[in-house]
Amino acid sequence: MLSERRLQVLRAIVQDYVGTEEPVGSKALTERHKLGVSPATVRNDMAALEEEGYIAQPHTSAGRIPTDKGYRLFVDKLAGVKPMSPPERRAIQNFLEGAVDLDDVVARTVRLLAQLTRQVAVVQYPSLTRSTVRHVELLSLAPARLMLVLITDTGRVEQRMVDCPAPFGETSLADLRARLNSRVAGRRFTDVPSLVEDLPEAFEAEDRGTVSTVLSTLLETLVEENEERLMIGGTANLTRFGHDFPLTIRPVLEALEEQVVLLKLLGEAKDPGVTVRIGHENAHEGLNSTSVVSVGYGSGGEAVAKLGVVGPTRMDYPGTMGAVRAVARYVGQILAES
Amino acid sequence: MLSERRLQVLRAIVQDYVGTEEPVGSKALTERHKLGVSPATVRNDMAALEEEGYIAQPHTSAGRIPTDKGYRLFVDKLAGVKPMSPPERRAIQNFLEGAVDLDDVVARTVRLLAQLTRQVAVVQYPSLTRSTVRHVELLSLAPARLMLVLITDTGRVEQRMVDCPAPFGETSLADLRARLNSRVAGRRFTDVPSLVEDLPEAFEAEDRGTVSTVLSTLLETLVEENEERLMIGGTANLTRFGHDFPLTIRPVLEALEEQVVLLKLLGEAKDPGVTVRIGHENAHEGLNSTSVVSVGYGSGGEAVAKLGVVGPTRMDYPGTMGAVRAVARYVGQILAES
DNA sequence: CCTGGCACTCTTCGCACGCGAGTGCCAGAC
DNA sequence: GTCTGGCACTCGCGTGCGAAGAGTGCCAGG
Repeated sequence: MLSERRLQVLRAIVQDYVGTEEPVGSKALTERHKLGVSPATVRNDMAALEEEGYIAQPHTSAGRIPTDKGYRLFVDKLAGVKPMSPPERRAIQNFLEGAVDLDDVVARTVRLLAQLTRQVAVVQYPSLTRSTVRHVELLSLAPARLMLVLITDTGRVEQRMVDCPAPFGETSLADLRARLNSRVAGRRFTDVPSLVEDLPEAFEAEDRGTVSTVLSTLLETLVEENEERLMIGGTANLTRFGHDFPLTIRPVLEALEEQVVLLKLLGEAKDPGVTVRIGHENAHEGLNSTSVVSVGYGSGGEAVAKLGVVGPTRMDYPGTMGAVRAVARYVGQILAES
Repeated sequence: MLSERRLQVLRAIVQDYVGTEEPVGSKALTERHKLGVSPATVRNDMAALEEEGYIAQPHTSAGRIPTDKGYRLFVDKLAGVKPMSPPERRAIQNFLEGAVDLDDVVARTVRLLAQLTRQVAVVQYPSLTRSTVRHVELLSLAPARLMLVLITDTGRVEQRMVDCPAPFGETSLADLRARLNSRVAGRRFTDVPSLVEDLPEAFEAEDRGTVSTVLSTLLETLVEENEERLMIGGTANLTRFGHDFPLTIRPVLEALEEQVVLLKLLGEAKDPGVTVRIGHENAHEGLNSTSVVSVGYGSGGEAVAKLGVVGPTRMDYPGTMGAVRAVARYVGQILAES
């Protein structure tokens, strides 16, 4: 077990390294932090910390830098979440309130996060599966061709073409539309399947095929989680990554383009609060030198999607976590209002 | 006026520089290209070309590199568009044909362009203004609240909330829906305003306010060009930019995030064929060291949107132009089919 | 008008050197 | 026991110099 002072030393190392981006030595540490002990003592502590794997030296005879394990300890035990200042909160709220539709909310959120954290921001569109149905619309485009439009409580709209096995009259269409909406409007997506399964029985034999087709298309749309979209911003902040630039940045850019990877990344974070994944804790190889700070957000009490930032492991964790948490909170509010 | 041989020399310089990424000298030129003259002669020609501003030397005694003006001459006079090979064409077609909806078409196009050109790809979503209306749908969400859904021939869907000045009955709603569609379905966006202006007159006085509101929302949606979206991909290719990395790449990343800038950039290219904007020809400062190759594409004969790539001025123009042109052509086909 | 030769300019690279930051360890003080 | 000050050692990094190489400009001759 590490003594209290050694933890202080680790904290000081993390803070200094994050600030200066340079390996930090024992002397500099005692000068910048009031540890009340001499450099020699700190050296001993550092040796112990290195032994335990919390810090490392990039080259022999250089200062120490924190390892992933060191950052982990820092995040878990040594640092809290730094709350946003009231003016910042107000700025966030004002900026988000100007949004006119869902796309705009997401776009603004991305910009905001990128600006606040000076890192790459990732915002997932509110997920379909956990939200509720506001309305289902059916349009007849051709005698045997329908368009199914699904509108969610978060303002998202999904549309699908439906090719009917047989022509479908306007009357039947209106009937189906009415029955469908009376059953599913306001219900959660997960409840929909059981609510509509007996619907074909209410129709004439000739229309049942079409009704079934429409229903299965609707259910497909509901479960189609891979359709989840996300928006990315602040990639220019990648240039602040470090000196050994091209090698570091390339895999990150590649990973960011793989939306699947990002979605998985966000999805893995199960914690209800702010989740931090540091360096090699990220499954994707290209992100091994980055940390991901993410959190769920939602219009009600429940989270319907995630947002977060991707940055170098050498980042200001308390500040970043505070910003991510605050933005998530306000986005949730905005979504609930609209 | 430049003699024929001097143009050949310029062409050789551009080709070599694009290939090697290094300033090219007179000796290397005569070795790699069969110019039939000695290095000394080439040196004289180079001096003349430099005098005219087509090439420059980065340092006093180093080889020459083309200037923006040099590339311009190369593109205009010295190089054609390199057509894609049949296998490449087939690959493009196959890849695009797998798309399931508009989003997917655009996403695939971006990936494809980025891969083919190894540069950053930008694809604009088919513009609303030039396409036609497939269907307009009105949904009643609350007594005095409607949702307007507009479906275009390119498969795009736009929705807007409408707050009515007075409650609007189901019967009136159905009436409005029917009248609206019979007038505008299949018509071009630009024709819609004149087609609906007298519509309120057909309704009872109490409903006219709502009808007008719906119509103006519809018209707003139609003209809202700034809502034009685009998709970007292949940013990882920015790492191939050059050695003087961080300085070059940062403004480019920033410019790419400003969708407005990109839209303006694409919009400026009026040429019906492939347009090339080289270095400082780009209005945006951050893109002064890049070239933009763009072209319009569309489902019918007419272009409804643009696509293109952004890369270093030192790029393979004939190949890039060929790829951009081919992709645009096939995307147009796919859109026409669906 | 083209060519070969020649002198000149600069950049780049390798190498040796010294400086400074940082470390590890040890003996002594509290 | 724990902390401290001192000391010798290791390296990375910046600097300066010299040689090499590439490329140029110019000139005289074919």
